[in-house]
Amino acid sequence: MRLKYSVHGDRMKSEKAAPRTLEQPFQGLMAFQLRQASVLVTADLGERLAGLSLTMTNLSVLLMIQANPGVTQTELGKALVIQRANLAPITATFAARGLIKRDQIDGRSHGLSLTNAGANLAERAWEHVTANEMHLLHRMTAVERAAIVGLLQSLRPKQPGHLQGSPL
Amino acid sequence: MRLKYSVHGDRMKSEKAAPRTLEQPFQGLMAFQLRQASVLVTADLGERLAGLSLTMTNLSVLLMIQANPGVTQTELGKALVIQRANLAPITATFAARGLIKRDQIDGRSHGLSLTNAGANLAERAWEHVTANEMHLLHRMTAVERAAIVGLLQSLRPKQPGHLQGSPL
DNA sequence: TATTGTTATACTCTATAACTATA
DNA sequence: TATAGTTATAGAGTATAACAATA
Repeated sequence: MRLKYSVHGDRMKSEKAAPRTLEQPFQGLMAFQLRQASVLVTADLGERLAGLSLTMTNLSVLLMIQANPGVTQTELGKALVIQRANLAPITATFAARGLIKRDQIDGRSHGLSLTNAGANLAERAWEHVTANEMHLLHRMTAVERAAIVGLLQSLRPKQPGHLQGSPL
Repeated sequence: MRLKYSVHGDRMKSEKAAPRTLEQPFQGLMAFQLRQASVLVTADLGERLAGLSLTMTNLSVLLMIQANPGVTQTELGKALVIQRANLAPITATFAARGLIKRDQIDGRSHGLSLTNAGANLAERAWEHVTANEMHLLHRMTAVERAAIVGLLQSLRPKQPGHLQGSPL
């Protein structure tokens, strides 16, 4: 059994009990809570997706192609705030895995769309996404969830191009 | 100078004038909103802190030392979910910058605390943190903010050691 | 034998620059 | 001259393994 507190003077060398409970000065900050919650959700979903050989960034690209067939990489990069240079290896891997096909638009750009295999994978991944939502958010009511989503959305700036990193 | 729209009317092939608005199939998901909001807050705060030569991970370490003088690196690592191995270069840099001092506890561990320079830097950094809160969250009322913080806190699992990454 | 701090290393994600081939 | 895609590379951040000194 572990003590929650320790008397400073007589710490027993033989017992490793009572590890100090540290102050966390940024506990009340929105930025901190946001990041903690994001890390938590991300870790859970990331584990689920690893079984499909997908990262969350990869999945966001896959789902965007599914929802916007014929999209180009440049368009994808702008929407997901991923550099063109970093998108290239992602789509190359998808193509190598037979998940997407590229249809020539003109001499330099292609329209991307899912193959059947890609659509199947997206469907299985989507089940993980919804499972993740259920698993992590079951403590909230639907109304609370909607309120938070709405409020978080209001944080986003109107002018694009300000975000860093990928959205999912 | 570049026009936002084409006055010359008809282009033959791909119109750059009307960039396609892409569907974003995960807009309504909590995981997505959380990550987007976190990235947004993180980017804003990161820019503010760069002027102090601090990353957010660095700052979380600095603030934890300030709030818990005499803390060891192992304790810090557990509280902030940072590997001991990754904490070493952070504290080494802090010591080299004269921000912290290390007092020998026993032959192998030191208690960390801020120097005056460290406390001054922490104070300036804290102003950036609160400025970041104000700047990004001014669209919410205090009541809404508190509600969100409380709800986000309820997401956190009771057993520790489950988180990945650093909290701020 | 376990713990503290450290070094070395690898892997992921992201940013920048530069190249190619088109337009 | 500008754009689409690509390649190469550098920088963070984080993970594991191993080591020396100490408990």
